[in-house]
Amino acid sequence: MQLAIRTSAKLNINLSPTPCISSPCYGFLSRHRLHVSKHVTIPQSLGTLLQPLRQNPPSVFSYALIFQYLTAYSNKNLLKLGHQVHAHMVLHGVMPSSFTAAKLVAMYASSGYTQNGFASRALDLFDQMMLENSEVKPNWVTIVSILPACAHSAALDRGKRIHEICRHNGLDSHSSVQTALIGMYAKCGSLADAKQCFDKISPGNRGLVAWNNMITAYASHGRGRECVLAFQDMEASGVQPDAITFTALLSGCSHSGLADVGLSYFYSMKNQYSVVPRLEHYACVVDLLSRVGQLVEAKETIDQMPMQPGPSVWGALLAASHRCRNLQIAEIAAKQLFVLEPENTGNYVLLSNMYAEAGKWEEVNNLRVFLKGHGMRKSPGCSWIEINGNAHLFIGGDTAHPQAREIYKLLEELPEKIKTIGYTPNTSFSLHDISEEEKMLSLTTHSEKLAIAFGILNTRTGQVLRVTKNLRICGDCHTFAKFVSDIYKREIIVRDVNRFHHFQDGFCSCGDFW
DNA sequence: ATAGGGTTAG
Repeated sequence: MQLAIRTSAKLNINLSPTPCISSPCYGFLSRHRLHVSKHVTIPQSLGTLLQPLRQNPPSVFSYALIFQYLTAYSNKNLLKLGHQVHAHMVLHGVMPSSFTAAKLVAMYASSGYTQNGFASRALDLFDQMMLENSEVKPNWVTIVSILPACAHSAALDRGKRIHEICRHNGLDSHSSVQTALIGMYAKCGSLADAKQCFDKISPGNRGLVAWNNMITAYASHGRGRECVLAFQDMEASGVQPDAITFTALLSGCSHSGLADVGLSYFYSMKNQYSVVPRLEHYACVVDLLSRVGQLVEAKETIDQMPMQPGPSVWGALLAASHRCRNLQIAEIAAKQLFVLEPENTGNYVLLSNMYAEAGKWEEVNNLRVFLKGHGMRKSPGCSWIEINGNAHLFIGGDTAHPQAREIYKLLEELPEKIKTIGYTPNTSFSLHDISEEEKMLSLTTHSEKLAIAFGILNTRTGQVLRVTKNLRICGDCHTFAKFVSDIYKREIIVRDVNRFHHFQDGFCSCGDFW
C-alpha cells in the first residue's frame, strides 16, 4: 500500500510549557471504543488505511502503519483517532512490538505539545513499554520522539532516566540522540548537562541542529556571551547558520542585554550569511531596540518590513511598550493584536495591566467588561516543581495539595522574614478590582510562590529548586525568589514561558530586565 | 516486512 505521507505537515513547537501529570494510560484508553466516522473527518486514503483493522485479529503491522500516518499528519483531530486506534489495539490484545512502540510514542509525542496532557501520555506510554514488556526495546527514533515531551513538561528526572536507558541500550552514541538530549537538558533547566551532551558529540558530527540546540540553550538561559561564542565556533567549524540559528542568537542577545551585538547580527544576517530575515527575526529586533529605549525606531522597523507583520511582531511591540511604559504605542500594537488573535487573552491582560499602572481605571474596566461579554477568562497561571520524579502542580490560591497547610504556613512567615532584608510586596502585579488586602492575599499565593515554598519544604539544603510556570513570572514573585535564594542559600531556577531565571544569592541571571 | 530526524520570537 502506498502511503501519502506528508512530511511537511510538521507541528510548530511552542516553548510554552505544560505540566506532566501522570495518568494510567491503558485504563483511560480501555474505556474508549473505535468510532471513527463519528468524531473526525479523515482523508480518503486514511479510510483505506483503517480497513485492515477489520481483519480478525488485525496485525501489528496494520497498527504501525496507521500510527505512522497519524504522526505525519499530527493534528489534534487525528490524534483523537490515534487514541481510538490505540484503544482498539489494546482491546484486541495486540502487544506492541519495538516498531509499533516507536510509532506510538512518536504519535503521542509529536502531537503532544499543543494540548495539555498529551506529552504526559506519551511519557507514560514510554514508561509502561519499558517496564511491562522487556521485548520492546527503544530505538533511536523512540528516544528522539520522547525527549521533546520531557523537555516540554520540564521533567528533568524522567529525562535523566531516559538518558540512562540510552546508555543501557547503546543509543547514547547516536548523534541524533545526543542532539535531542541537549534540548531536553536545556529545557529542563540543566544547562551544564546540556553542555556536557554537546561536548560529547565528536566535533565532526556536530550538525546544524546540535549547534542550534546549544545556541538556543544559552539563549533561553540568558547567557548571551556564550551564545555569541558558540555562534562563532559554529562558523569556524564550517556549519552554515540557518534562520533558526539567528532566531536563537538574536533572542540570546536580547535576553542578556547585548542589544548592539544582536542588532549588528540582524543587519549582517542577510548580506553576510544569506539568511533572509523572517517574522520571528523582526520580533527579536523589536525586542532588541526596546532594550536600548528605541521604541519609536521599533515601530518604524515594523512599518518598513517587507512582509505583513504578524501577531508575533505586534506581540513583541506590545511587550516592548510595556517594558518602556509607552501606552500610546501599546495601544497601536494591541489594536492589531485584537484583530489578529482575538482569542489570546494575554494581550488584553497586558494592556489592562498597563492601564492600571497608569491609573486609567476606566479603560481597565472597559477591557474587563469586554472580556466578560465575550466569555473570555484570563488563562490561569500554574507552576510545577519536580521532586523525586514527581511533578507537583500548583494553581494560584490552590489549597488542594496534601501539604497545603505547611506551604501556607511557610508563605505566611516568609514575607516577614525577607522584609528584614529589604523585600516589599508589590501589589501592582496583581490587578484585579479588589481591595489592597485581598490583592495581598492573592499575591502571596501565586502559583510560583506555592511551588517554591513546597520545594523548600521538601528538599535538602543546597539542593537546586527547578520551577516551571506556564506564563511569564510575576514581578513580585521574581523579587520574592531573589530574597528566598539569598536567605536559604538556594539556587532557584525558574523557567517561564519566555526564558529561564537563575536566582542565586539574591540576584537573578536576567538582571531584572526581562 | 515496515525504517521514521532533534532545533524556532514576545
